[in-house]
Amino acid sequence: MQFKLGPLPECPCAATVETVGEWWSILILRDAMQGFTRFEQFQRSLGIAPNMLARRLKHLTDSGIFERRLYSTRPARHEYVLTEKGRDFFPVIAAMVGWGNRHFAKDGPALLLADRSSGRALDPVLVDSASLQPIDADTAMAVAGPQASPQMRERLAMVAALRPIPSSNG
Amino acid sequence: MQFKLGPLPECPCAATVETVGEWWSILILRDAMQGFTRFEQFQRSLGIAPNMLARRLKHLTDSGIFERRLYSTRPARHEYVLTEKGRDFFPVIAAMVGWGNRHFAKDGPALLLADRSSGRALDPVLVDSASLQPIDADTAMAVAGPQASPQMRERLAMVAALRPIPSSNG
DNA sequence: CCAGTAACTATCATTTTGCAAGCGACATCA
DNA sequence: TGATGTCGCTTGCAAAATGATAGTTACTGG
Repeated sequence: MQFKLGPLPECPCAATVETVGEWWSILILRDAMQGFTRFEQFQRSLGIAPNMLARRLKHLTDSGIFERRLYSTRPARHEYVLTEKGRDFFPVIAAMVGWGNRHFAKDGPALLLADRSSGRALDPVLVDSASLQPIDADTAMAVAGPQASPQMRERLAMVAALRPIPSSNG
Repeated sequence: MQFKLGPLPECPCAATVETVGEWWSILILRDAMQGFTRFEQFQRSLGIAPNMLARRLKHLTDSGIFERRLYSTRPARHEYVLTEKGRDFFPVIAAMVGWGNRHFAKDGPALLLADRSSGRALDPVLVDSASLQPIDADTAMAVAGPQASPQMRERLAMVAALRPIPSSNG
């Protein structure tokens, strides 16, 4: 599956995967969220080969997740600063941290999230912004949005038939 | 970066990426969350080559995300059912759907999440379970957990120096 | 017997990854 | 005036992963 930067898929999840769905991209973003901005910082932190890092940073920059900013003119040097779009990816990283801690950290986590000003540990959960009720696989479903294509609507009708709504006689 | 199913990295985010961080795995999980269970369903839905699908399903099954369950003995047939660990991955998918909709669906989303019983649209946000305050890149930080290794602690101390806490004279 | 379905496996070309080395532009030191 | 170091890459190439196509096994139903 190549990364074409062409028309993105209709499904928002597939569009996200197409943009950041490579092994290293997530880890680069994880480090960027912590304040890393420079080529050499990412390289040392991740142990990634420089050509791979250059490719990933270019892809993420072309995707509008990083802004390539000149920080020194005399030796021309650039740093990679997260855009608003890039910073907004944080919930995905945090959800991954939460899942990783719940399922892999049997003896307690090695890393967790905390509030930057109070230092209090944070327990990330995904909720609906209006009701503040947790969103999970059993209570949520995918439905067609206003811009859904006929194929998307057909597909969603098909998957709705797979899992009838509970407490209804279907 | 190969997927070894050996000792997972200490960082929960890296452990998550190592487990599900391949292009197709996320999309397979997306479909599984919607009720897909069979090889042929995934294959038709994704347009994935059968050998690739077999490899991914094997990896996800070995990782404890799917359970391979016999649903017919006479022609021996198996289906892939999400485990508790697999279903718990839903917030990551939902966070990706939210990010994709916010940044790629300019004319309105093609797909969104809704409550299965009420049908009301859901707006996924990541919050702290105790305070119910949103978690974002500016207000959250990574800190060492009880099981952090000395290297992890050193690294986190280093990144903390990169981004001094706001409203403090550093 | 023939067609069809489900879940694969085998083969092999293409694509991606990643190691090692080198490069260009400058800064710093002797 | 070199000599060395830093930073941000690029190039070349081998190894690994991906993915298209075809084939297999084991049945069911007519």
